[in-house]
Amino acid sequence: MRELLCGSHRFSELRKGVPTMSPSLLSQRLKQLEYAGIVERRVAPNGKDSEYHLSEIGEALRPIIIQFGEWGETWLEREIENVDLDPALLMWDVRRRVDGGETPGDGRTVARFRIGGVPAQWRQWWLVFDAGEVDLCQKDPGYEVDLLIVAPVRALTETWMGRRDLGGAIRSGDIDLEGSREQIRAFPKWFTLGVFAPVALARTKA
Amino acid sequence: MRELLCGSHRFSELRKGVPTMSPSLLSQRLKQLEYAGIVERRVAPNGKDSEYHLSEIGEALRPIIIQFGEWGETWLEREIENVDLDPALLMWDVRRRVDGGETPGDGRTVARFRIGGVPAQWRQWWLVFDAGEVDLCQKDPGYEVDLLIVAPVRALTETWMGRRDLGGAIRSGDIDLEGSREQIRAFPKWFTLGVFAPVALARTKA
DNA sequence: CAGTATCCGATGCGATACTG
DNA sequence: CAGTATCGCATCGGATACTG
Repeated sequence: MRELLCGSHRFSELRKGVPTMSPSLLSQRLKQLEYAGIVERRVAPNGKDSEYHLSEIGEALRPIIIQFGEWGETWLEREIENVDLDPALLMWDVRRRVDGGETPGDGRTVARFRIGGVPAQWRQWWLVFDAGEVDLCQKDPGYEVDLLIVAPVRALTETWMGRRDLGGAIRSGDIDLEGSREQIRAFPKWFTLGVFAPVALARTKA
Repeated sequence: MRELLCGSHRFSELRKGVPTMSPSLLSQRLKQLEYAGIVERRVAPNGKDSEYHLSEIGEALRPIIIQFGEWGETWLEREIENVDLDPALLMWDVRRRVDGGETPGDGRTVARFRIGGVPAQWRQWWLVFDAGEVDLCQKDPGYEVDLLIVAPVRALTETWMGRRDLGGAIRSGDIDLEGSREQIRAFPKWFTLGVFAPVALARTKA
């Protein structure tokens, strides 16, 4: 449900958002939610696959689920464990929430992430902003890179979740930015943080 | 949590509210909630047992849980199955929510319920209002009865839950009242319905 | 890619009995 | 009454393989 609320609608998208869930279980859950009237299955634009959307009933749960998340972020001060640090999950959320309208110039912008402290296969990521679209790749798409972001998983995750301040992380060098002054200046604009980051930041300030 | 929110604090009270839960599981859950900081264990007035209360963190969940209940009552139009009809559970909730301030006169008021369609042992209940206290018994407490309520479990449950109108149920004879005019008139005052009855009633009217 | 089918170990939890 | 201890089944769900 969280994935549906956040704007994922295809089976594969939902899987990426909950990578530890087996496809059978996901399929089963979608059927249960559909049976309960919370999820609607629609025919995808390609005419053969399915898209999953929240029904009116499901949408009515949105404010409740959000409040529940805010409750957790406000009151439950759980440390982020090492096992929770998952660069793929993080980048998938980044891709989804990033604000493509805030990149400099009109054309394409390419941001390359180098994430420290993770196996080689999860180290590199490219975020390609083009014509309002945002694409996430693990292979070099071949375009010229406008901004390089180098950071350890923990720093990047904690920042994304609002457990620490973005400006502070950059100033301390935990998050290193390489690119034109304009691109560096734009980064905090398009790097919108996670959904509950405002709540977490408000708490640390208080 | 629902039970704690509704004002049950003793182990035995919690059990009555969730009768199918084994005592071991309840005990385990209370410990988990205590560990999570949601429940606080206090020493009971008798100095030896425990009382369970929601902490500030747990209280912060109250509006969310209530909204969730309202969501269910508003959107999920589940029929009440026969297996859901549980007179003990119903009367336990009645006892908890009943408004002792609305009984006629200053002294004791005794209401006797005869519930139809249930095994003999669950058929009779006495509700004793005295000095602001409300007591629920399954054995005749011996006092003179001021009001007799006769109704099938289903009618009483559906009315309590707001699935049908109390006035209508009385007028149709599904709920039969016997007692002085004053006592009969007072019944709908103190027989406050279940927590989500207002939501259910609002829906049927719309 | 969009799922379905099968396997099987983990755990959740009800039933029951027991203790102070 | 206020819990604890033990048992055993059911289901939950991850891993893996398979299909169109």
